[in-house]
This record gives sequence, C-alpha cells and structure tokens, in this order.
Amino acid sequence: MPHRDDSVETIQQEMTAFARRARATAARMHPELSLVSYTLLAHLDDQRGCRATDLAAHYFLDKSTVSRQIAALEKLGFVERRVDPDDHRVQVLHPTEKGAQVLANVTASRRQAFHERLADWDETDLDRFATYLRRYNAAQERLG
Amino acid sequence: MPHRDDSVETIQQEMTAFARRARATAARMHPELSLVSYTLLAHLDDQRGCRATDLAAHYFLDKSTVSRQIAALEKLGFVERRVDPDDHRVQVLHPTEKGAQVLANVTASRRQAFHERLADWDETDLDRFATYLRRYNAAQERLG
DNA sequence: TAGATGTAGTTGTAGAGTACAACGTAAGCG
DNA sequence: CGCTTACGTTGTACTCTACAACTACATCTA
Repeated sequence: MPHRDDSVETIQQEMTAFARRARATAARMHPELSLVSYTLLAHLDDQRGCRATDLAAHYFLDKSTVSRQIAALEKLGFVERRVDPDDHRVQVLHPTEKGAQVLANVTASRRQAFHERLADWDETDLDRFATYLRRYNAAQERLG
Repeated sequence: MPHRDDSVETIQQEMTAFARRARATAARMHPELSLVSYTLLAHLDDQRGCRATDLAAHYFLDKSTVSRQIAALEKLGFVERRVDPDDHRVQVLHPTEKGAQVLANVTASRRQAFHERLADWDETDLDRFATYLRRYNAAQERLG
C-alpha cells in the first residue's frame, strides 16, 4: 500500500490529465453539441426545466455566459423559453422536442464510449469508482 | 450493488462535472498560471526538457496552440529554448529557474487543495481511487 | 404609494484557448 | 541538386468565458 501522499499525488495528476483532454474529446465526438451546451441541455432535461440563474449557480458560470449559451441553443431550436406567469423577470427554460432528441443521441453515444472504456472492469470496481468520484466532487463543491 | 449501467452512468456524469469545473477552479486558484500553461510547464519539468511537437502529441493539442502557449511562457520568463545542435529545426524547451520556482509554488498549492478535499478519506480508499483513475485514463488514451 | 433596493437577464467588450491552413526553414535522401 | 518530410510560426476565425453596464421587473419600507 502506497503512502497517502503518493495516492493524492496520483489522483491530482490523473484528474488534471482528464480535465485537460475532456473538452477536445467531447468536441471531436460531438461537433453538434459542445461539452458546455450538452451539460446545460442535460441539466434542463434532468430538472424538467429551470432558470438561467439556476444553471449559472450550478455550473459556476457567469450569468452572461449562460445567457449566450442559451441563446445559441435556442437559435438551434434545442431550447424554448416560457415566461413565468408569476414573475415576469423569470424565463423557465425547457428542451424542445428536437433538443431532447439530439440530447438523447449524444447521451447514447457518450454512454457507449464510456462503456467501451470501462468494458473490462468488473462490477465491484465500477461501483467503487463511481462512489469515489461522487464523493470527490461533493467535497470539491463543499470546499470550492 | 447497483447495476453495471448505473455505475457507468454515474462515472460519466461525475467525470464530466469535474472537467466542466477544473479550468475555472484552476484559474481562480492560480491566476498566474492557467491549467494549460501549468500542465505544459509541469511536463517540461518532469521530462527535463522536451520539444514542442512532443507536447502537442502528448496533450492532443495543435502545434500552433503549443507554439503560442510556449511563446507566452517564454515572455513571462518561465521557459527557455535551446536549439538542438544536431538538428537546427528543433528547440528543446526547458523551465527557467523562475519557471521552476513558480511551478513549484503552484504545485504545492494544488497539492494542498487536493489534500484538503481528500482529508477524510482513509488510505485504502485513496489508494483504490488513484488506481482506478490511472486505469481509466490509460484506457482512454488507448481508445481515443 | 413613492423611492430604495434587489433579482433576472442581455449586451458591450475583452481576453484566453483552440484549430486549420499557409508558410518558412531545415534535414534527409534519391 | 531537387523532392519530400519534419518542426515551428503566423494569419485568421471561432468558442468560451468573465466583468461591467444596462433594462426590466419585483419587493420592501417609510
């Protein structure tokens, strides 16, 4: 068993390497929907609609960034805005039929890529890895 | 124990979430050295010098991107170029004294942040998590 | 109810990161 | 020598992003 410091060092290096590559990989795999757009659209789908402000808070993005991303998704016909009748400042965002369809395609293809990468892992390892990642990200959210 | 598919789904989501945040976090923590610059400089330090082409291949970056990144690092005085006496096309890149110093600072601070995030993990979990990440990244490199 | 304060979202601007294409220069090889 | 290949730079364009200024609406308070 390696010393605690060595493990932390490895985790740091590997997480960094992964992050460095994620965007390029995503762009190569899905030119029609960038990593950011995908994530935002997936969140809308998952939450059955939410506000731009919620997206910004959840992904640590500036509201202007979200505003432009949403505008782009709307232009592509992937997202629609419904003004909240109780508060006219608020726009509740939803994936359109078309947006949901594209999202489903990209999700399926991403899922397949992950399945390929993890094909030779046994269930115990998969389960543990998933748990560790969730735990790590939760800690990061908590600590900034 | 969850089904294989659920674990894969979680791994996908968490890895994506992590990637989405890594750049912004790095920028917040180290305005003086972006995630990309840091990674390149660290690779130079690790390899005790290498060529721009090697960096491009290793990080799946276009050679023009590397060229500009290195130019920026040179302007900051963090990297120096040594023309290979045997092949005048080649520039072997090295961190300068100053570059190595900054790198050491950022590395130390990153290491501390990771230690904080992982403070309440026991050694067995750390070791397993490190192993899983290494295995995952190796698979990704192999499969593209 | 009028004015202050707060919240949601957009737009102007600027900068980083990136890719692709075109180019210059230097080897390497027939 | 001239063809091809390898290394690197530069021009150009696009995406993502933040910050600041702004509009519009809502809510609170005196």
